[in-house]
Amino acid sequence: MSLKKDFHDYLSRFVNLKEEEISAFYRKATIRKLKKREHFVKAGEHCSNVLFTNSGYLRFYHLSENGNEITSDFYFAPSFITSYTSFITKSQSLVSVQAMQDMEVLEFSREDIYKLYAKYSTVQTIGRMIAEQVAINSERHLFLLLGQSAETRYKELMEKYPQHIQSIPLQYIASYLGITKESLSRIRKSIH
Amino acid sequence: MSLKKDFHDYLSRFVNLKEEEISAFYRKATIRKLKKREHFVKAGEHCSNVLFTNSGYLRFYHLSENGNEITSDFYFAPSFITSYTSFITKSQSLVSVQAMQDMEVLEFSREDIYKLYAKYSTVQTIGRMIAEQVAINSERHLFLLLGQSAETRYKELMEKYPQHIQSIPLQYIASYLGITKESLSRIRKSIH
DNA sequence: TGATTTTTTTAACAATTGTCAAATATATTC
DNA sequence: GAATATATTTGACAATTGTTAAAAAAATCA
Repeated sequence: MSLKKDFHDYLSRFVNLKEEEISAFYRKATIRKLKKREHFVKAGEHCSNVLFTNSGYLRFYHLSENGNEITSDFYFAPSFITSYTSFITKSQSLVSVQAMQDMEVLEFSREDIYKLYAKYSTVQTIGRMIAEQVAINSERHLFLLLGQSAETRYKELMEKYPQHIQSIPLQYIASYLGITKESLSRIRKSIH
Repeated sequence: MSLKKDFHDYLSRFVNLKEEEISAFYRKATIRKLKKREHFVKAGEHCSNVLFTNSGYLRFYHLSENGNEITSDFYFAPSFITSYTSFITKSQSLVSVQAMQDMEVLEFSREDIYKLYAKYSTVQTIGRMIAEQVAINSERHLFLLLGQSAETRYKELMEKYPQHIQSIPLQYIASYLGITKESLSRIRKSIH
């Protein structure tokens, strides 16, 4: 339940940190609350912060050609979250990042993160490992989309993340799978 | 033209390395030749190495539900290349990685890479930055796929990477865009 | 160069998925 | 709990994309 403890435990998944390193990291945090549907980043803005959350999940989305919201990703707690490309390349964010539930988060600035990288090589190891996870996650999503029918994509998602899928409204899952909510609704019907 | 010099130049894009660090890195390399169509990794194998190439490009692909080859990515020189998820998680590779042209490459083992990370923080910085690039690249591909028509996807790809697209056979671009080569052929016709 | 292989195009038809509009169902808020 | 907002389902129809098979074009190799 404690953000600080969960933050500590999460970091420990990656490397063994000395007490000093964890404290130095935690000291850079600003504690902040996000309400359900509140945005952490909006498309077009410049995202220069990283969040850590220990509860709930966030949704990444952008607008399609036709003006529909396309959900491109979900991040479930515990996790670090940022609009990755914007944060790294200091460019405008293509995606909006929205809290799907009320949550309390830690927020870190890019400046502080890079200072920590320079000072503590273990923190940079965490940074590298998180980048690797983001890459792996995107690769998985690409794989899901390329080369299989919508029905197969849905079934595969259900098999791999049954508990997560339950908590996400169908409309968001649909666009994550590259189809409309109407199509997904029909697929679900035809399966049962 | 020299692999060693190109390797050096490429690393220098990321951080300033001391002569000692570059040499230590380069000393771990095995020089190897890949013939056109030769595989660096085949799906199902365990990929425990990283390549560096200074010429040509490689293709990542897997088989679809229907047994078609689906190209999920291209890597153009100069670049580091590996079956990322397999390399990081020590799992079977889902993708095959194939040289599209004759090329000479440097090959590094995972063991050596991690030793370098531990010994030289600048090398780990390179590792982090490459992971970040892979993540950004996948995000860009996901964006291309989600929320726009096949025609728009093709046009966007053409606008952004005209020179690359020229050199890639259409059939591979098609599956990268999530469509068949026949569909892409029709789209090209309708545009001109 | 000529022969062979690979790649791209074309056409007819089938299957999948999207669009629009309305009806239900489910959640949320006061 | 009633009222409001949000989410899901349904149906009719349209548009897009896939499939198959064959022809044409381009690239590769001996």
